[in-house]
Amino acid sequence: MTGNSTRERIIEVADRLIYERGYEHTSFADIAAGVKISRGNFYHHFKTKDEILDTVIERRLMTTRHLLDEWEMTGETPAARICCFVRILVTNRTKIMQFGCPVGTLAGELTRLGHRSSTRASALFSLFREWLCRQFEQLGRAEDADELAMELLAWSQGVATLASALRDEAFLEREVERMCEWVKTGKENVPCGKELD
Amino acid sequence: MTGNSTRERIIEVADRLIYERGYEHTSFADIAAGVKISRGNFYHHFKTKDEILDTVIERRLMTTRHLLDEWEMTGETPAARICCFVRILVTNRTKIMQFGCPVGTLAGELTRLGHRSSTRASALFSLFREWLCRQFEQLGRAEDADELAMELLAWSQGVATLASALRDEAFLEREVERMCEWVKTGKENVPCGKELD
DNA sequence: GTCTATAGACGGATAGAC
DNA sequence: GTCTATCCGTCTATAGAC
Repeated sequence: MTGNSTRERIIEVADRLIYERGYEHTSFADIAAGVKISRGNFYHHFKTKDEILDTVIERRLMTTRHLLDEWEMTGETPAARICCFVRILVTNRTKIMQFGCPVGTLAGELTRLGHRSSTRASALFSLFREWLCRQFEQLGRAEDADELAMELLAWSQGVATLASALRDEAFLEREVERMCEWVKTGKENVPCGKELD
Repeated sequence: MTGNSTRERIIEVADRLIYERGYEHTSFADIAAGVKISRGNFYHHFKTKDEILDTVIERRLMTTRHLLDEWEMTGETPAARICCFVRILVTNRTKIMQFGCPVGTLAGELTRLGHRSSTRASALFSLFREWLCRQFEQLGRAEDADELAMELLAWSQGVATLASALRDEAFLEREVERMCEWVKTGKENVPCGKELD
């Protein structure tokens, strides 16, 4: 089906452009040019810009679920699985250095604009949160698993933001190592260690 | 001088709107309407949109320097001064919950768009970084003061992003407490304590 | 008369929607 | 392909201070 594959290509290009430029800064013309179709043809598949946004978000939710399932299967221990999550910062570092974290930037933009779909975009965070929560539970931290999940989410978000803004890729790589250490051994680099109390 | 005060009012409104809506999504018409002047009058004070962006960034740099000087004087210990920084998350929580961190969102937007002024916007981060670095040095951590400064910056950025996206103000307040604890006592909530090794 | 602050119309470009 | 709205930026016109 040509129609279906055209629709798929539209979503793919829109997904990429929304990540790279932000939702408001991505125009129909940009997407149409990326897919190499006319704008008229475009409206045959999507009536409004918001409709594309919703489709892109649902697509991201789906691919994220698949990704989490994959990590669930490949990681042998809970700690190893959590490290799979942490390491996407390194895996996607080229784009993250340029455009930040795709989850954080979209959720941030839509929340700030008070957009109707902001909660759906934030559901991407919840997906990671719940998955991480389960991993921490299996790590023997059932009591504060959700707190730990939120801490790691925030940590990785901050690292992506700062590494991108200050163009410091070494910082990103160093922090990924620290996060993995934190998960595995619990060792922490604290400003004023207990031994100094 | 009426002219000067009009210019000042333009910068103030532009500063607020750029924070609340983002740079690209803030139009001259919006700013002019906020100041209650005509668009023609506007161009008498600022020739281009980038010119007003630069002015807003320089203004933020200046007010940030003053803020840091204030904390330098009011905080009695290095740890107390660092906590002044951490607590702006709570002080400005209403706006942060709606629009995120003003430093991170602007630097992120400009970096992503490859804007000419992105480095100037990121200089705001550097201002905090260098100030925090000095505080950690005074805390007796001269060796890794800059690393600690970056860690705390990233931490606070991540908390702002996540609290805003998930509309979780309790998380923001809880993390602020944890950050202050971290600075003061070095105690950490780790997923797998050393004692389990 | 000159300078400055203000206002408002105009144009080219581009946006989303049909 | 067309339509309308809005964007940025430039233009000219007016009002008052000196």
